[in-house]
Amino acid sequence: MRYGRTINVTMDKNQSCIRVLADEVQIQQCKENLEENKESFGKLSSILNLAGNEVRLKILYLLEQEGQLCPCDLSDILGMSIPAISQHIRKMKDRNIITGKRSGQTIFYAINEEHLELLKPLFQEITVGDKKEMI
Amino acid sequence: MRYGRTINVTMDKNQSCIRVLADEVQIQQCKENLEENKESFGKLSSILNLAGNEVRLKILYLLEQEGQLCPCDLSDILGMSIPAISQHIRKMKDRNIITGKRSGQTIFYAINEEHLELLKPLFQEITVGDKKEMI
DNA sequence: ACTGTATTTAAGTATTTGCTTAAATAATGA
DNA sequence: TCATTATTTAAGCAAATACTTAAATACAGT
Repeated sequence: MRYGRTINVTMDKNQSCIRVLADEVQIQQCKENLEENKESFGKLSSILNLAGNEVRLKILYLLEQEGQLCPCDLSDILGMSIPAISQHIRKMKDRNIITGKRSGQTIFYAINEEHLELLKPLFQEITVGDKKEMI
Repeated sequence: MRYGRTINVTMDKNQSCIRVLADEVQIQQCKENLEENKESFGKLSSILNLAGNEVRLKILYLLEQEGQLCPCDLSDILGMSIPAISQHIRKMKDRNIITGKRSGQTIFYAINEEHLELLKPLFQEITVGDKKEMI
């Protein structure tokens, strides 16, 4: 099914509104803008989707604060089962947000440099609260 | 079921690792840090969760760029059904990310000021790509 | 009051998510 | 080699998500 204003309205029953006030040029420009940045939207939304889960947000925050942590530590800190943590880690590893370094039996995970720039401002939203209490 | 290192290991079969190397102090501090910022994590993750959907990210991006848009416009631009758009809008309205102003039959939605600060840096991730093409 | 337009809401559904438990891998040390 | 520890993977399942279609609501103009 198609959506959006069409020249040939009779061709398909257009579900969209037919507001006269609609700015066709504006709408066309928006479409083009989205199309141009198609890839960016995919990438960004997938990262935000990962960070948009409270457990994963906490994991990312902790990794940023502590530098690196193992699934075992995270399980302790978050009070969750190791498999649950491991599956969250896998998602972030798969989308290249974090990387693990093995040290014996333990695997230490850390945030990939390239994503810190995007994530740091988000963490500040959290840490800002700390400062308020410290004053 | 409980997780995490315990003093009385015999009391419950502790699923957590029992690594000697674990830094108990570090872990305790992390726990406290999370507890202190409990509310922030909830709020932030719920916003990121909304932005972590490609359709909603695009809606937010468009609202920021254009100032305000109606469901009808968004339906056109994104090529999606009006109810689909409306339901995304509802979620964001419910969590106070956007607000609607009625003008006749049309309702124009815009991002709430208080959230722009958090969202703008994210949008830059997208717009940065534009500049590259303009040079 | 009636018609048409813009939007929302409701109900139904296929897919995804995030946990659980149990089993599989991988590395260490006796 | 065998037992222990750390982590991952697999299978199962309840809940959440994101769409669909159809119906309801709200407003405007005649």
